[in-house]
Amino acid sequence: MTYRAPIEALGDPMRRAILERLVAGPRSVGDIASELPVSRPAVSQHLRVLKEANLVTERREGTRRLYRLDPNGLAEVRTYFDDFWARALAEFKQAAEHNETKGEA
Amino acid sequence: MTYRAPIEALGDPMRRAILERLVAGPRSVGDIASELPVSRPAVSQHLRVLKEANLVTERREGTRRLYRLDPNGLAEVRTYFDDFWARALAEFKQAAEHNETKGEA
DNA sequence: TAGTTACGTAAGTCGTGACTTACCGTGCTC
DNA sequence: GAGCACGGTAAGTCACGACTTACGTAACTA
Repeated sequence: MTYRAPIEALGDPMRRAILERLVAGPRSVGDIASELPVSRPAVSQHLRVLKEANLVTERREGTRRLYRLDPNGLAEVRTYFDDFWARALAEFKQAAEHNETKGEA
Repeated sequence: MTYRAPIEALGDPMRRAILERLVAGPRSVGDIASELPVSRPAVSQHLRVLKEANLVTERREGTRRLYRLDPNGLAEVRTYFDDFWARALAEFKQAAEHNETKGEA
């Protein structure tokens, strides 16, 4: 299973809609598809992408497959963004102080 | 300027590369483009998208335009993701407790 | 075993978006 | 004012990805 960056998987609105429906607990493919304006195969393909990004895991149960959120992908996004946020914040503060010194606000 | 969801703007690798180069402070378009494997107009177009997502702001300085990170878009992504993370975490805990009760691990 | 349910996958279509080059406007500089 | 840097925009190309339908497969059920 080829890796895929979680943050890129999150770029698609339909995939975010799918993830939203998994946040309350595991769901089957057809169950999810019934709430979305796309076909079941489309949902299935999205779930594969989400799986490649470690954003969901799959568990077979009889003839159904239950998908649920995977903390790994979520943590990866959180780490990336927290780091980015921290660095950006540092720059903002520095810029603000610099402007104060120059009396620009 | 039509709005655009920040998290969708973050989906593109080149745009993330651009943001990475803005994290240390304001930069001009040509300056950014010189470090990236794409043309200057391409960078310009990406910056427009980022601006529509409130991820960057623009300040004119002579003939140049200095772009810098915009806290608004960043905060929006952070809010969205923090909320999502919190809900997911709650579900994980609940599932873990449920499994303990059932002795499944 | 035959039928049904639930999914995944293959194959093909179609729109979109990430590029390119060419061009135009704007603001310094000599 | 002429020339030059800087960058936004237009127009066109091209690949990719988000869909669809059709089909194949695995697992319950009667």
